[in-house]
Amino acid sequence: MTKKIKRKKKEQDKDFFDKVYGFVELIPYGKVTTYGALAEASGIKSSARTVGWAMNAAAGSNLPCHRVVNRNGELTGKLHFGDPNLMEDLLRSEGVAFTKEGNVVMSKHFWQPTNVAKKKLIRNN
DNA sequence: TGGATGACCTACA
DNA sequence: CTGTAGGCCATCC
Repeated sequence: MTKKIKRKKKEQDKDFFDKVYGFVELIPYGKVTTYGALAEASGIKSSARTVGWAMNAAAGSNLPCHRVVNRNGELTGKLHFGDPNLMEDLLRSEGVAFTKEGNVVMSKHFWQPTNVAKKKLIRNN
């Protein structure tokens, strides 16, 4: 994220990026969330992709981007951290459990930004 | 204005 | 499990 284009919309004065960043900052220590959850929390549940975009823009920021994984618990964005092992390393240092495949154990560390009851629950494990 | 890209998700074969 | 296909939305060119 370098420059934000000027928006004429009053409500959209802030990009939804800011919302995503806000939620990312709220992710507790040792917890992780998913792009889809952040997307829904930001109001674009249908597009988890754009959340990934926000993360890409937030790369190098103070935001704990390493706590954001995909629905499967895979560290799909590890390659964007400079070092492929950095993301996993950070999570491990926070006490996050990993599977032998190198994925986060969502059932233990999944954190949901929204308290809204979801019909879709984690089917993992 | 429209195509291309992306740290995604779901469904299906 | 891998590959293909569609969709979703923001951004860049």
